[in-house]
Amino acid sequence: MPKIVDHDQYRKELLLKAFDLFAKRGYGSLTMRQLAQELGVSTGTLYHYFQSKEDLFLKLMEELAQQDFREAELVLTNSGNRLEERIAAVFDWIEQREGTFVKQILVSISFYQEQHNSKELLEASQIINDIEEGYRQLCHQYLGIADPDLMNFIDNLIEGITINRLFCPEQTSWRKQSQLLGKMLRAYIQTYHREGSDGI
Amino acid sequence: MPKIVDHDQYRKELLLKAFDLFAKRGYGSLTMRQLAQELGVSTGTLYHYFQSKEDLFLKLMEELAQQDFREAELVLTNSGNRLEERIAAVFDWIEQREGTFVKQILVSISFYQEQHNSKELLEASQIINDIEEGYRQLCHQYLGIADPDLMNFIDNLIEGITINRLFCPEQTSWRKQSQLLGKMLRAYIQTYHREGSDGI
Amino acid sequence: MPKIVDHDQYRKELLLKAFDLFAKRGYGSLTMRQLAQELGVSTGTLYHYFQSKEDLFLKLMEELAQQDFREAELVLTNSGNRLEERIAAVFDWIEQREGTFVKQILVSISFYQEQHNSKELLEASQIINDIEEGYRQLCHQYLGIADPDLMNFIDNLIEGITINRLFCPEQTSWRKQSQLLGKMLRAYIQTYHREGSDGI
Amino acid sequence: MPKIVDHDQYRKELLLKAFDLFAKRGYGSLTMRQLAQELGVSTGTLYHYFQSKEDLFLKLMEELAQQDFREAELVLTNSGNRLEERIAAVFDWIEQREGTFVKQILVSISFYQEQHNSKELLEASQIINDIEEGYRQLCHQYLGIADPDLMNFIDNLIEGITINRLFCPEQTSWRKQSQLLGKMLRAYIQTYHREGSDGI
DNA sequence: TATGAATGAGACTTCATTCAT
DNA sequence: GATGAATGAAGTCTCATTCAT
Repeated sequence: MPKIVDHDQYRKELLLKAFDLFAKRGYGSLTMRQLAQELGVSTGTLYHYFQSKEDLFLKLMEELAQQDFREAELVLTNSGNRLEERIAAVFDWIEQREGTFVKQILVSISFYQEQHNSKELLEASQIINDIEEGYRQLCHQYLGIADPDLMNFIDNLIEGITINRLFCPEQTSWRKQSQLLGKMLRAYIQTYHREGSDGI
Repeated sequence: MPKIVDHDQYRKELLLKAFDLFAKRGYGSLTMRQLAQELGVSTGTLYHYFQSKEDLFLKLMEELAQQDFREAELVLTNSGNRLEERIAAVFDWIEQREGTFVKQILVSISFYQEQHNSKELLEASQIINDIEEGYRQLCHQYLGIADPDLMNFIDNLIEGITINRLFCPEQTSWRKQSQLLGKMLRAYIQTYHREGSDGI
Repeated sequence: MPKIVDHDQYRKELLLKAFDLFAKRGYGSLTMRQLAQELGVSTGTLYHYFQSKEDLFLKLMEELAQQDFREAELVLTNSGNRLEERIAAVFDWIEQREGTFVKQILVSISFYQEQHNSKELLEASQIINDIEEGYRQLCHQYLGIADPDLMNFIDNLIEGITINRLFCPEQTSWRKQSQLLGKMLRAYIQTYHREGSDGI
Repeated sequence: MPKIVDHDQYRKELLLKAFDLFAKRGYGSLTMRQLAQELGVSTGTLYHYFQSKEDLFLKLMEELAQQDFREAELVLTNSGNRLEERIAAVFDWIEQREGTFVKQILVSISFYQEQHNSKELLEASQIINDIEEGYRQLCHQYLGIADPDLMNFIDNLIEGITINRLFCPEQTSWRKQSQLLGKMLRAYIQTYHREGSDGI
């Protein structure tokens, strides 16, 4: 193998270890020195693999987005049964990844707010969109919901649950909200899309 | 006698002007020097009215929460009619205040991520809870929904819409989501709470 | 009485109250605001009576020096008996005023070190000399010692005891050192100034 | 590999150069920027080697105390003869180091007065005690004086001479005071400790 | 006179980044 | 490649002093 493979591999390893640290302290509060120390390398090494703190962060977000895509595909292979069950499956999966999901959003926002440079802001926005898109894709394909407003409705609900669980974790439960969504969807479909099965 | 100033009044004025700046730059990126400059005072004056940057920020959040409460009460006086109409009213109101609402959340998160000290974190969490609680109270009383899970469902949806409108404003519309929620709620109630009218 | 008397009287009162505060915190650490607050006046008032912090401090030192002179004269009226007794009397008196004496020296040094301006430094030096001179006068006249080197010897000892009691109060005792000095002086006089009585 | 630097060695060099500056301006008046500038490094470098201004200062005092100890031992190797000669030797040595000695005391006092925090005060006190102890040890062993009060007497005298030479250098002379002390000690010993030679 | 709000220079300290080794 | 010492701009906060009331 050429050397470049090891280089990229090592870079990914550094990024993955860096995620928890960013999530714990936020973009602005985590210093490059701390990062280097906790990663067991020198700051010089960090700057050998990444152009800047910002570059490192953006590459981290990209990596996470790709991971999300890959995982989403795996989940999609489990074909679903009834709508409620599929919803429960999606919610379960998100609940399991709740920590990561929340961290991604938090750290994205903290980064987003740190930027003044419009070019960077755009790039950051793009990355966050990619992440969202990953989940959207997952839900869309897996839940088999075609109506974009309905899809958006579910996205919003998931995003809101995630945020609220961050601030008041005892008030919101994935399971209950999932059950409620299931019942509401069924009622909604039966009322407004009587034509059959789950197609919407 | 000293220069005549209503200390508390002036403090509130400073806070309100500071809100937009915090929202635009985030907690960590807005420096006290910038803040002073944009507010047209000296840094010394800022520190005359607030013990620290953190104190200033926390007092700002408190002030906003109080404003929210006051406004919420005003809105509640408009008695509602059908459930969909009441939902639409609430969503309309939030949509109008969307800018403020989003900013509050963003800036809270950016502050939240800046803190390591657990005592401060607790205080910050408390403030954010207060804000959320204000909205919750509003929805609860105005929509007349008693079921806590259902109430929570709506909260989550609103929160999620808010966040998503921040990142991809063209994908989500308050009006459409509001209509969808109305229809789903009606279908849900008719299916599971047949006993009558809108009571849930 | 003309108004100026009250003015000066009030100034002296402020100064005397200020002494303890300066002694406790040092010249550099005591802020004008703290000083004003503890004195129960506004900073504006402080600046009405004194041109600057430095001026206030220098006026305080002058006032203390004058007090020292006055007290020294009072003590001198008690005529002494044997040399050891007169030494003990002087040491006793200084011991009683130890707190004040130490504070004067400390605060003078802390002020002295704060100054870069040579004019101020000179003035400060002058003031401290005045204080020292007060004690010197006292010892000279009261102990009846004419030999300048011997007088200087005693001055040095007193100054040294004062400083050492500041840093390690348990190692040095005024009484023991006074007794030792008495015995040494007697032995010294008997050996080198045999001519008679206590005259030296 | 990084720039090759003997961390501890370089730290000592910085400290030693810093001493004169602290002595000249006092603890409070010497700013880290000035210090850095005069030392020919950046403020960042200062903070690379020391945790804070206070840490830098305390480490400086420790370093000086250690130097004192080392030098004291060297002086002790010169065996003494008659008491007056040994006293003269000690005073000569101190006179030569007068500048340093005075600066140490001055700068310690200026630091001492800057502190309100009792923990720091304790630490500072400890360091100053160490310095004093160094000199005490020196005198004790070299002069061969066992009586603690007498030893303390000499300590006080030396400290007093040092301080007085700071404020009125023309009034006090190390030589004269040393001679006087020698004569007084001899007279005292002959009068009260007749048993023989110099043993006290 | 007396007040205390206002000022702004400057203090200590941090941190992304560079570069000699 | 890797290191970590070095940089210096910029952050938060303080404080002697002024001045409108």
